[in-house]
Amino acid sequence: MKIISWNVNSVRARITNILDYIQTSKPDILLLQEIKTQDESFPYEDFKKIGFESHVNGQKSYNGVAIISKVKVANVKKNFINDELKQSRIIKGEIHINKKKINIINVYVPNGNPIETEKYDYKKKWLDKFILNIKKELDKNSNILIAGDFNIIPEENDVYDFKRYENDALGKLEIRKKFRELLNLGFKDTYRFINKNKVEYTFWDYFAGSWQKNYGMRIDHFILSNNILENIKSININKKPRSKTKPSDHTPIELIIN
DNA sequence: ATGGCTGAGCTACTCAGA
Repeated sequence: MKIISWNVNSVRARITNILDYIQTSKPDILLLQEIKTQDESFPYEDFKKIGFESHVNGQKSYNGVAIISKVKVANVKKNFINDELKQSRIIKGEIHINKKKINIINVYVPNGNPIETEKYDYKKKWLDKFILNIKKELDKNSNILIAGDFNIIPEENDVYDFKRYENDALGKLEIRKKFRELLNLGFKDTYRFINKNKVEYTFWDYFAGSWQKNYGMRIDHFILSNNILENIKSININKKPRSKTKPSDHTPIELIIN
């Protein structure tokens, strides 16, 4: 089974790129973030035509997440945490891989910049609630796959110039510690688990030629609970979509799990 | 080294992103 996570930066502005990408990359499940549209204007039909059902937690203009799937997704929930700002940042569902029931949690973690504002506090509180609820979730089902845009640079080699991000909401130690706290519940950052020292990114700014200069960062992640690690076949950051015309600023990360 | 891109909503310009 191929599961892909991609922050598309607007599903409607990107629909052609997304459909082209599905044709070549052939996911079974596509987890989207920043769809930037409410449920009623989501392009359900475009995905239905090519055999995918869509589960959407949308929001006007900002945020929004969706699960696009060829396989049946059960028990879809949009209220995994109580979001104080009522932003649409999580969608959860259940799938089966072999005989394991796996909870899939698709997240778009708040950015948190600038750090001296309430936006940073919102990110910290959001992560605290998320970690607490994941802890509770583990008591019910220990097969958990969390994927999405975490807006967290896990380690210094996950960004082109760490010095520029050590006081940023994506790179601050306080935030990276929360990421470690999540992993310490019994998860692995799958990309780093498979690739011990490889330097690759999932995001490049639109401006200042960041893509051309490879000024990027690795902030999109697959976080898998320890007892499904044995099911991993491969994980790959696919840079192609970032090189296309009208690209998202993020590129997809692709997991094959059996 | 910040916001020089980009998108949404709306129709001039702000907000948000990371």
